[in-house]
Amino acid sequence: MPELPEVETYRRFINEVAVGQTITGLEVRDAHVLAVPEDELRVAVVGRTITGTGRLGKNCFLELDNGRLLVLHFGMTGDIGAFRDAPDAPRFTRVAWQLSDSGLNLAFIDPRKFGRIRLAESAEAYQKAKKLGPDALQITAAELHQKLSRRRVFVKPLLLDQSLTAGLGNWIVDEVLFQAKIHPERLGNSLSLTETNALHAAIQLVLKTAIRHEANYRNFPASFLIHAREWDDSATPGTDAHTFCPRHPKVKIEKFYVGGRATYICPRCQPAPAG
DNA sequence: ACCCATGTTCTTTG
DNA sequence: TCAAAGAACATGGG
Repeated sequence: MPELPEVETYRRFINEVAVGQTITGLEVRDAHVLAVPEDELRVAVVGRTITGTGRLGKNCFLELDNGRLLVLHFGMTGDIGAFRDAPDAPRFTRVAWQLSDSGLNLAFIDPRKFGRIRLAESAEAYQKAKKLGPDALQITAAELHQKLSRRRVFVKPLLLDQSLTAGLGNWIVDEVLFQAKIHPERLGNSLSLTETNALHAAIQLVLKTAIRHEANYRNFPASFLIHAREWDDSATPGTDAHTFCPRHPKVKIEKFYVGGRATYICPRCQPAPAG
């Protein structure tokens, strides 16, 4: 789940549940998700008050009252939750922070354990250290065109590259390319200014729509390609209506791999590059 | 039992 | 230096 819209949704949840409260305890159930030694993390956060939240791409920041940041990255299967008593902790809770006022614990949930918890001195320092580009909601059309036009690489892996712009993941890139009517194997430097502008508009549309629906895919507009992905079973059972293009009811969505990632397109909307 | 998976990072190969 | 492909990570779910 955790691409930019999910992480933004998690951030808002943390903002509701935890901001203004002091961290009174740290419970590490599985140190695998820690990118800093447990002792160091404990010293850094216990007794600190959470003063705010932030986000850059797929990274969520908890701002502490000493100016430092607790940074959460959710990997492929990470989630955030809250619980009152230990027996009620969500399944796959790996780390939990005890909050002072509400009696709640904030849970870092991650079945597959690709997520990571880190500390940073500032968002800027973290962005530099991790070589992250501008957030996908912040990048301008001109910036996007300039970055894409210098690369002779398929546009899909370029958009997935967090150093170009941060926050886009596999399904969002497919959705963006579908909305912009661009084939994922077009080369970055082959895109016209018009196409790059369409790409930029599609990024804004897809991200804002997803955030508005709190990343609940089933509620996305019928015009979205996401309903064609196999794991979306929102189509009527017993039919395969969801395997057709939203714009072309008779054209089947195609699945293939680009850069090793499952990729879905409408062959009518997104013509393959010549040659 | 086998295959697939929303992310990141490293290695290998050209 | 660049680009592409593959693997590794750890695990659940279909």
